Amino acid sequence: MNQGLYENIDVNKSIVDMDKEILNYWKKNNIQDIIIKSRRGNKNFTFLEGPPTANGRPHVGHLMTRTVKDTVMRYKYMMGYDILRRTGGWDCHGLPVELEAEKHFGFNSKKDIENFGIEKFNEYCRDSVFRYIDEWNEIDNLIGYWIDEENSYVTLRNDYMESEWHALKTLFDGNMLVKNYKIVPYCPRCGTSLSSHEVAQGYKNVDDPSVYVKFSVKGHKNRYFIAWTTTPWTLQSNEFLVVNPEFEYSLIENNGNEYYLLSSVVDKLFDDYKLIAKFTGKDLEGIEYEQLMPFLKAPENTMKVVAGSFVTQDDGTGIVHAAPAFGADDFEIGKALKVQVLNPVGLDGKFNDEVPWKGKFVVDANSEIIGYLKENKLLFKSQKIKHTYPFCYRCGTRLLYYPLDAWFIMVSEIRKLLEENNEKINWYPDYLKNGRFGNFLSEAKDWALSRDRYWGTPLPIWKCENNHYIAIGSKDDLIKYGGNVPEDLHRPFIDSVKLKCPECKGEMAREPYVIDTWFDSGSATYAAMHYPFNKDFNTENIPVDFISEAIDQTRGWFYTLHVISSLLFKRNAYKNVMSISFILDEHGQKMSKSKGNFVTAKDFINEYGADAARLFFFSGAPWNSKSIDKKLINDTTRKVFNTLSNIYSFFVSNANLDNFIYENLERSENLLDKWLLSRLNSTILDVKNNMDNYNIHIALRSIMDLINDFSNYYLRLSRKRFWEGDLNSEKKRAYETLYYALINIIKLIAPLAPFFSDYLYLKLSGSEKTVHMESYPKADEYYINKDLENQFNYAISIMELSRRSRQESNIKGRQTVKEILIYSDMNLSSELLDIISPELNSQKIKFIKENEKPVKHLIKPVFSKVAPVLKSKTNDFVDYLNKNNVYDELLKTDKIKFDDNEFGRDMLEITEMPYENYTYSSDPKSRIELFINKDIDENLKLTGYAREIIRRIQVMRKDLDLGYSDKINIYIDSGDDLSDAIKKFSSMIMKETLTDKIINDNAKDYKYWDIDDKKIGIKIEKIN
RNA sequence: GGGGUUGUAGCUUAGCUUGGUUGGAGCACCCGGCUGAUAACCGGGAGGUCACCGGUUCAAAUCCGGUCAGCCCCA
Repeated sequence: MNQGLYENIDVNKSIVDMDKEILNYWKKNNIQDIIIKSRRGNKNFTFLEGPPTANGRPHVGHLMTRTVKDTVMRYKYMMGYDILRRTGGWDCHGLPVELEAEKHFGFNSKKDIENFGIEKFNEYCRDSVFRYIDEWNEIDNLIGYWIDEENSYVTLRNDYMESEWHALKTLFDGNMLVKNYKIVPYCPRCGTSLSSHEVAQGYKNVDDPSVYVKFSVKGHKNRYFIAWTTTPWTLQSNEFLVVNPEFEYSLIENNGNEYYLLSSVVDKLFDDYKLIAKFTGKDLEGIEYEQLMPFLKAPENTMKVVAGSFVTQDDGTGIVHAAPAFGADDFEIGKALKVQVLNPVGLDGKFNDEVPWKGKFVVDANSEIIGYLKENKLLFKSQKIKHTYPFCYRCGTRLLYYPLDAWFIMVSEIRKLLEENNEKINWYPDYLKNGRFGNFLSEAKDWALSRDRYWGTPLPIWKCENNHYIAIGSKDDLIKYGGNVPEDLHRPFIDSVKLKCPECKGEMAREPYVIDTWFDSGSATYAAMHYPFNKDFNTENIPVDFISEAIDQTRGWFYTLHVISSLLFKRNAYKNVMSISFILDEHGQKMSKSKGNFVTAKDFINEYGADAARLFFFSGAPWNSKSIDKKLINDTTRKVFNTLSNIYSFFVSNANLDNFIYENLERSENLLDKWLLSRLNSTILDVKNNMDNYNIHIALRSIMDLINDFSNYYLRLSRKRFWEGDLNSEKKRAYETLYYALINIIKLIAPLAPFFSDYLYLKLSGSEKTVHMESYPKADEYYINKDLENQFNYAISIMELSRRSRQESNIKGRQTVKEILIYSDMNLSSELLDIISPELNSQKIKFIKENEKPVKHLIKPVFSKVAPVLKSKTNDFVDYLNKNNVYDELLKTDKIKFDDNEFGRDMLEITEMPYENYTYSSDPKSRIELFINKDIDENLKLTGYAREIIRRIQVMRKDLDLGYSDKINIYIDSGDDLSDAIKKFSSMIMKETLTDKIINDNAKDYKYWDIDDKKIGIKIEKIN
């Protein structure tokens, strides 16, 4: 507890400086360690860091995800949890890393790498992975990200890979990891397949041939199917034509030939034709045709029409040429019909000698192939088309969809389990669950795991000459099967490990692949803990409680974690997941290095400060993208930090004068105190609820609302309580309430603004620890009084109406008025009225009934309703209403009688006209009407002047930098009106301004002021 | 091409689940006021086809269908 006075703060201190001061304090005092130790053994909250690759620099987006994670963890700490697995993690393998290395060495092909040596190549990769790790760590440090960097998991470590091996062996043994011959996107230059997200990076717009080809129907001379393709080089491998069974096709006749094609495109291809018949796609199924080109021997059961729902109406003729060697859909058809694949193209992307265009790169053979078709009258039409096509995103080579041997994880077989497990996950935002993520699960594809590359976790599968396969699940397994354990499990060392086949005793060599790096990161749930070799960890700790990353991880890391956990443990990997959107530049543009609008994390923090950055990230839902908005950042900062600083500063300067030191919160009977405590506790309830549900941005908003009420209403209305009299119990209660509310707000906002909150906390509490050691505030329902909060809202409305009225009539707030009349459904307690009456500044405040309003009521008939009844007497009625006071009658009986008729309110239009000497304003929401009597008599006028004079003197005191308790003498030079005011209210003036004597003298250096166009000279003098 | 999401004032946004008086804030702008915690604050003004079209309904920013645009994911 504080021994002496509270320490003042410099309210103008920059938030960046404050950050630094606190950061040093934390470091110096090992605050992080102390907190972690203090929570050890408590109930658990498990976290998992998504591993970035540290070979790029951290940017604002990384800053944001880390902020979210840190805020959640700080909150959980304050809720008393022991947070498990709060370590960092680094993703180390993969093609992007190899790319950097190739670029560095100037390599162009796998051959270059192999000539150079895999060992040296991988060594470079290993080093380059951590190129920017210092900057990452620095950023984490700067934003106060309390993560355990020392124990970070690293996917390139033997332990980590060994766990993956164990998992892969489990899958292999369960027939879930299988070798398959499949169509994969393949770069003929790099000699490897690419993952789908790699492919997505390389789409380009290109001009390609667009050819319509005639397939001759068997047994019908001059009858053809017209098929369309943009890849003529695949035509010699055609084995099927595919139609959509749902669509309508036509058979037409033109120039003596007959053609089948989609009905809806007939008019596009033919000007003049005769319709012969119409069919559904289903009708066409099974029709056989002649092989288009005779170079490759047609396998059995091919050259016929089959059905496929993937055929669309958008391009072509609704008849798709299928070459199982070069298309995923095509391949599936071939596989379903168990036919042999026709593939005359080598791994280098060039034709072999089975076809006339041997040795040519496939795309370069297009024109030759089109020429052949023309010659043989198989071409219907040929043109060019612009479309997008994938290229290798690193070397620019056109990708081929190519059939290759690859190892697949049979994800499609557990789709149902994936969906069931997804049901158990809380998604933030929730629409991802059944949207982007759920949709992806429902059509989960088999995972092409193997990569024909160098820098990655080696696929732990060995094969002997007799095609027996085994999977290795640990280092021990290597020995068990007659091998040795290399010091480094990476290639090339692992490649030289030969095993002995348990079946035929032959020598086994490793399948030469590494695995997709996404399997690495997706294994973090267990591999980071070296499961199952580490006996201290078991799968009971899966799922983890919380993960959060950027939105692009929805089908990346979130997906691979989910798939792997479902495969291995049959359960979900995480319970709560928050997807975070992107930070855009100030113009709402996506940041990118090439555009030059890329903002690094470091620059951002240095400019705004960590806490300001943090609040900015929560200025809207984290899952909506937001633009960097300098004004918004500064505004939020000011609103929160400046206001709290000022509240603190107010407290300190007064408490120190009164020698007040907080001990505990005694029960206060003061209405303002009760209100603030009610507001505080309601807010705590609300904030906690939102924090528990990961609605951090909503929690922030309600804290900001509270801060606003605290400063603008509680403090403003309470000020007099702190300034008057000795430290009596009433004043003590005020201090206690102020202190209590302030320190609780600081705790509430601590997870969101850890630096600033600790800065104030340390000064306010005198503690030598940190706010982050504290328990998060718990609402005390005893203090919550919704009725009182409503009353205050009502009172606030009255204050606002009064201000509005004064403004409209040009009556200053400092001018006391004679009377304020308030008409409303609610009643203000006299206690509350006392509290706001200084703001209203009126001699008399009265709540009135409807018939007491200072208004004339003008009553007119609603002509559309009254005229049909009264007809020619309508105007007499108008006269009657004008000349008689019928309003009282209406109030009493709710109707007006006239000439044997009765008219209710619905037939009358009532307008209220305030009397000339009253202002009028109303608030439709609270349904309050407020009237101010504008008559200002001489006495009131003089009071007003007196107050104006007091205000000028106060300003002068401040300009002279006088202390709160310094006494002064005043010299005045003024005209009659103001002199009268000074005479009449001298005691008030003297009391308010701590004046001993008012001297009417000819002093020099007067400062002259204008009050209501009247001049007054004032000089003040400090008494020593 | 498919899926998802967003679209509210010049800017940042709340409200949409569960339809209901006149769509609520903040910033910036203009006018006025207050100020011994205040580089702060308060009041007022101006600023909205709630992206567009259609439907359901007594009533639509809100529900339904479609269109457009941005963004994301996938092909």
